[in-house]
Amino acid sequence: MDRSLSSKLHKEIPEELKPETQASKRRKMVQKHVVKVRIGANVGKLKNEGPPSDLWSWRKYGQKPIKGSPYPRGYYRCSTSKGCSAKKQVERCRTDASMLIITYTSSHNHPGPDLSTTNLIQPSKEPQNHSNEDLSTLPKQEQLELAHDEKRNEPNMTTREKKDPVEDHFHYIQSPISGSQDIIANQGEDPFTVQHERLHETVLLLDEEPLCYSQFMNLSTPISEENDFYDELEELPTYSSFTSSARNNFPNERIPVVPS
DNA sequence: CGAATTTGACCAGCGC
DNA sequence: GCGCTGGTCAAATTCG
Repeated sequence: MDRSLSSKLHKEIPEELKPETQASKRRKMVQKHVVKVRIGANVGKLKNEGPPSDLWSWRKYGQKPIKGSPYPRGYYRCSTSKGCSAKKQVERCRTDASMLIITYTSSHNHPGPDLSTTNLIQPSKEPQNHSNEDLSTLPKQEQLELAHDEKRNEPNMTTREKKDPVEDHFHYIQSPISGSQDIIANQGEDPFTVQHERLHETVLLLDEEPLCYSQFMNLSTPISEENDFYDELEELPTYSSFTSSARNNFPNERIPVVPS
């Protein structure tokens, strides 16, 4: 039909997405936060348990095969709030099928679910758990795919993971740190790593239940939490720039404390 | 029945 | 200037 027309119109009338966002959204300077998630049998687990670990709800709005990667990339948009422009891309690491690369774009322009009452959040410290969120966020289908793929890609691992509840959990790796850097360096050719100066990679290594990982993405809001989070992870070089830009982007969000 | 997901097409940026 | 790739939209389909 007039898909092109409406499409065009849509793109020309960036109601929620200001022209700026739209324009830059294309392929330019978009605040990105790359998170690498190590997935395991967890996926299945999640499905079975289906805990509302995810603070935001994401709606998939697209999927595309990525050049150079055998796995397609899924495009998700925050459906918690209508006007929220928060988005995320989920794809699997081509070098490590057990690695999920989640790229967060934009940020939530809404407080989102009450983090403090979600009970998912720990009092303050314990930044470790920010993982399943992603998987849980992933539409069941995605989770299924992941789980299936996992088995397909690493049949021996499947059995292992099933036997190893410990390894069962995701592994988030904070990038800026040596270890994570290694991982990222591994894919030096990765577009993520060479995205732009505004790109922030965050790889977390978690071995626990998922939790407020979304908070982290919600840097616009729970800055303090995020701060704690990072604090625990040590001082991250990229983090500084990350926060600064984050602050820059959401100066009027509720940022109770600004780490100096 | 409604909401979410899937899939194909279109558009725009970027590299050659 | 052309072609390629990534990103988004919208209709159709599926699931709860």
